[in-house]
Amino acid sequence: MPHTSIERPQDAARQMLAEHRSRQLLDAAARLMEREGSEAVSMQALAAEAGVSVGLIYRYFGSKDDVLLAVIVQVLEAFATQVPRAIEAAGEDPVRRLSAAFAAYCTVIDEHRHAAVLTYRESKSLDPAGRDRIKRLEVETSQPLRDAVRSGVESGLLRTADPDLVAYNLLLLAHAWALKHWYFEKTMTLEAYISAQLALALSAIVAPTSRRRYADLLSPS
Amino acid sequence: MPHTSIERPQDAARQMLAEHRSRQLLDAAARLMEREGSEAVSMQALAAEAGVSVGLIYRYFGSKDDVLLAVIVQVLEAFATQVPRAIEAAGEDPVRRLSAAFAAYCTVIDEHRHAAVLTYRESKSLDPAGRDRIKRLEVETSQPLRDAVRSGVESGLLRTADPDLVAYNLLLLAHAWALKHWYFEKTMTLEAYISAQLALALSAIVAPTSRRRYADLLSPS
DNA sequence: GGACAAAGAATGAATCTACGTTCATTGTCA
DNA sequence: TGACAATGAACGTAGATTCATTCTTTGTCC
Repeated sequence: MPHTSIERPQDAARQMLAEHRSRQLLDAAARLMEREGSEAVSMQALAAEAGVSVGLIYRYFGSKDDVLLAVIVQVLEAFATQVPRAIEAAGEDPVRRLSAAFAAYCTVIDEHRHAAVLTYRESKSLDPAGRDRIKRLEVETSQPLRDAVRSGVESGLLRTADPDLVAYNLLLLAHAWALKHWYFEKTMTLEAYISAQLALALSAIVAPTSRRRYADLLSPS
Repeated sequence: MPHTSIERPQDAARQMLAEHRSRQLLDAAARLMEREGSEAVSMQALAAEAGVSVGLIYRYFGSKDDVLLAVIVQVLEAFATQVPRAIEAAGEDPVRRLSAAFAAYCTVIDEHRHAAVLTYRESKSLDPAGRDRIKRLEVETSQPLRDAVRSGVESGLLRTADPDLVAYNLLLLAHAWALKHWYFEKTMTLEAYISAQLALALSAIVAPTSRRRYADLLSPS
């Protein structure tokens, strides 16, 4: 049926433009938040930062909510791609995989520090539907962490009463790097934060018999 | 010098009224946040909820910032009184004291769930001075937790490379009960949350030789 | 190839709305 | 009657949204 699915080249071009604009605007939002804080993102400021007119934003986003939602979703998508990749690269050992996953979480957070905080603003902006979407995505993107803990437990290397709680705590600690950056930055770099938190978390759950094997993770230099 | 400190009964009455109004308004703010979320607190809504006029608020608070600041300070003051009391009541054992402190933190958070979240809104509302004050207070009120961990370490019952990090993490986990209530409430009560988190945190730091002694804390029923 | 439409992209001043704040007025004791 | 408490309509402003207009690209016909 060639008629029902005509591939018009204009459409492709249009979609390309739409994607370009979208990226352009989200990048501008990120820069703005980085420089002036996340509450400084007004539509006029965003337009100025992106070098476009206010009206144009509304061609590509339905509302300010939509823009903020997209910023948050972008972060969550970064989790969805970066974390599995890091796990993959960490080899077979479940504990190493878990460690890599946590490190990846923290790194993504660090790269989107201000955007990450957006999630915690129970703003009027985000309508219930959008908020639910974010919550769902957040739970979904924490799945790798959960899986890693579970498989560590199954293999007998880890030992814990509540794997899901362990996983969620790690997620929280990654977020905390953004939320409490003013506190942690006084005494730690990102790398130090990652290894300190990891050492602490692992020492709660590494099985006694495997402690020697992970000595490097359990007592960071 | 009777002249420099005349005790006029009117002044006492006035101060009493001021305190009453202040409490009335902060209570209304709490109710409003509870019912409609913390972003629904406009001056007009607050006035309506408290059953007073908008103008009156400005007789007792300089600005909206002041009101929000007062709400937050109220929570921090609840920490400052409740936590030491709980520690006191827990006896001599450093680990029991630490546990009691954490439980108290969580309980206070639970009682002021929506107000607690306010701290995380890097709102334009709170000016830098107010924000600094909050940060300072927050660090101050976490001192008992730090002290408890430290004395646990000193007595040899606990073992950790970074007591301050342990203490701050516990504070974070208490906050998390408010921040991520939508997640935790699906599977836990406050009591379950407290003992699960405590079990996890303690199993990372209780010295091997003391594990049996705290078996009840380490594996909650 | 050049003139001429549409269609779509982009603009930005004007509009609309939601508050925070003020203050002229009214109420209430002592 | 004066001092203080309280009111709430009116004001000011920031910022989200709209839309009439202009610019640009694409397609069409001679």
